[in-house]
Amino acid sequence: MIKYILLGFIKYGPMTGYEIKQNMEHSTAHFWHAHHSQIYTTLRKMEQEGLVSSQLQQQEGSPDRRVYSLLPAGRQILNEWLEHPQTEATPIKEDFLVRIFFSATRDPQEVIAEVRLHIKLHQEKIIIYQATQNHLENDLRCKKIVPDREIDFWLFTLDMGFRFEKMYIEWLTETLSRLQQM
Amino acid sequence: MIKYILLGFIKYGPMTGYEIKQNMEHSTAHFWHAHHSQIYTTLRKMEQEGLVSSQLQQQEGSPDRRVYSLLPAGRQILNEWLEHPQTEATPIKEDFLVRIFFSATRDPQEVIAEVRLHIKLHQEKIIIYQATQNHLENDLRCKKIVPDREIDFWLFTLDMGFRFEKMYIEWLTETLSRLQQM
DNA sequence: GGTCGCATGTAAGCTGTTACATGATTGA
DNA sequence: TCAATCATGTAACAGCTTACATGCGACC
Repeated sequence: MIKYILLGFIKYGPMTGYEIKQNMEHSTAHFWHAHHSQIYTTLRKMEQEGLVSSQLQQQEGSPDRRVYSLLPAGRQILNEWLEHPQTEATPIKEDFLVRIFFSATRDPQEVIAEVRLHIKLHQEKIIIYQATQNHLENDLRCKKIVPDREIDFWLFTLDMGFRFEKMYIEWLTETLSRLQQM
Repeated sequence: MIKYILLGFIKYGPMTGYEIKQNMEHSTAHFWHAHHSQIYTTLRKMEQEGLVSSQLQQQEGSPDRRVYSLLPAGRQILNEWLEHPQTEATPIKEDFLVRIFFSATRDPQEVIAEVRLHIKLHQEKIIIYQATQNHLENDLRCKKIVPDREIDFWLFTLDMGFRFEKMYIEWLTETLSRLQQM
């Protein structure tokens, strides 16, 4: 999956691993994240596979930049991936639910405190997503850096981010009141 | 994480890897899944670490069963893990959103078809969760196999499963209509 | 003087997936 | 006869995290 994300970004134009990481933090963070170590190693592997090419750019004062460009083979496997629809729902892995699942024998007050903490954590996510939305709608769209249609699709995914956090907070709030009644 | 899930199940009573896998499919599947290969290898590793012990049970006709029991060290690290609250929201990795994010240049009809397919996939999830709910409320709770309080907590996580799928379908439906208007 | 941003990388280890492998019994 | 269920395992790989490592310039 990380491979297609990297190809997807480089398709917008030649890019360094560092820039991809920055872009991900301001666009895909609500549904996908990666450490810089994984991005750099995967880009190198993709270069060996002939999907992308790179060239070093020297800079005064700053460290050198390795700029990656999309090669035909890379464009092709990205397009092939997009053309074949995903036929199964993505399985969920939600650590917090594992904890709740096994929390029947815990101190009820500690469980309640943890649920309260997570309400706060998910409220903070919404604040972050609002900043992302502003950035997409005001900075990127107005400056015409990225085509409008791209931003529309990015906003679709952000919409899901908001809905997810809203749903999560509702569930936490309901669970909190049930725990208090027990 | 898989380690704590295995310990959590074995805490209910001695269990084989096969049984843990079955239990997971009827209880944690909506927020965590694991392949049998990972379960078996992790159980073996945990035995070497002194967290669980196992004994082979011979059976006529059927293959031998390796039954795992919780050791004090295993109970302790499970309790320690539960006592330390999770202080960050679980990051999401949602393949389908990656596809939507990079779908601006795809054939709109193919994107629409894929969104429709996912509405169906998530509706099917709800049907499965309803069967799980019946199993918990009617079979398990009435037969008094598992303490009522445990089932309450399991139902909390299942409630999240329903809410997630409902939210997902609402988002897909909204996205579908926006795509059709474009 | 300290931290932040720029910019890249390696290495070790853990987690997770896919495929291969066996073999008896039960029921359609 | 065919598939499913019971029951366990190994091996190869792919994916991901954490820590280590460098070094300049700008700003407070």
